[in-house]
Amino acid sequence: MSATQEHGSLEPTTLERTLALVGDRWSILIIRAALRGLRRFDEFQADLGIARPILTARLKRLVDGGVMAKEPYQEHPPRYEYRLTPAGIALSPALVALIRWGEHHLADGEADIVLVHGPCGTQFEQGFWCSHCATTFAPAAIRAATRDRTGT
Amino acid sequence: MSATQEHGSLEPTTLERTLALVGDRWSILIIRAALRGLRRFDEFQADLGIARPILTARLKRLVDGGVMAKEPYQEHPPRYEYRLTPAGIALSPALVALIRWGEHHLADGEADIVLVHGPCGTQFEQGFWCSHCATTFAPAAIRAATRDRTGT
DNA sequence: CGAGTAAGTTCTGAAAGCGAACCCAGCTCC
DNA sequence: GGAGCTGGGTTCGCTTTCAGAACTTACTCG
Repeated sequence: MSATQEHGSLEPTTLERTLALVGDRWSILIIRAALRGLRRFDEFQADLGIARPILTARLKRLVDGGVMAKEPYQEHPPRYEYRLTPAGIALSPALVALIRWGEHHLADGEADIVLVHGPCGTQFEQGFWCSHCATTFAPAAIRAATRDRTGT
Repeated sequence: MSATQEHGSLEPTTLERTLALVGDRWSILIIRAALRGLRRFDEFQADLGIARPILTARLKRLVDGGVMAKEPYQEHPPRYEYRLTPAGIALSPALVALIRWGEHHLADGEADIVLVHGPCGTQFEQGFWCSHCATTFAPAAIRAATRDRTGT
């Protein structure tokens, strides 16, 4: 978070800020673990094999960024748990996209976990939906429209 | 890429490998820049403000990972350009998901770039589509089914 | 009262990131 | 035909981050 928006370029980007929050090797994994139901410090630590100081730092950053919330789950020995906020849960499409990409382009056909539609158990598609055209479409049909300037 | 899958846990995960490839602050930005049309070393460097050695390393990793391809675009002074492979382009849903998340949860309503459906110019939805149920659904309906073991 | 558990912090050393400067090949201009 | 520019890097030294192990604190349990 030092000097990434000072290079005379067009973007103080939202994406950059997003990546500053979750764009490291652990944050995404922590979020996935949280989606899988993990809540407590030691659970994350044991499951991910992350170094404790790093976990502390990541959880704090995620909490500060509004992705997770730290809540006491008991008081007598004060203990806290970390849960995803709605904003954190809203990251799942990104998670899913990354997982699915890995399944397709990195896995050897033996993906560890496959994502399925809960109700029916079928593997699903991830797509873009245009409510105006009432159609789904592929990434190729996406255009980046700049709001305040013309970007390429 | 040292010892991340040795922690007795359930996953030598595809996601981890995906993140090892693109899970840093720059790779995703490089890919976005490439999607925006940038091709050459100096273009990436100037646009992103990334340190040159890091850019060299990232491009190499992306090329090794099959996300980008290095191709000569002229010979007399040998010059190369970096282009996304189909696998790289296939990362766009993930990019899009991250960008959109940032727009919703970080931006102050003044997102730098908004993504729209090319043909009609409308901002679109990103969703999950179950071809079995012929329906779209929210992240909450996603379940992770393990192929070879019971997860959680 | 000693062991155990949960959630961290502190300490140390290794690795990665960074900016600035340098390098080299070929071209271009004077 | 040499001086300097351009593209694509590499080298250097410094700073930040990561990683692992040990220590701490506060409470519970036997």
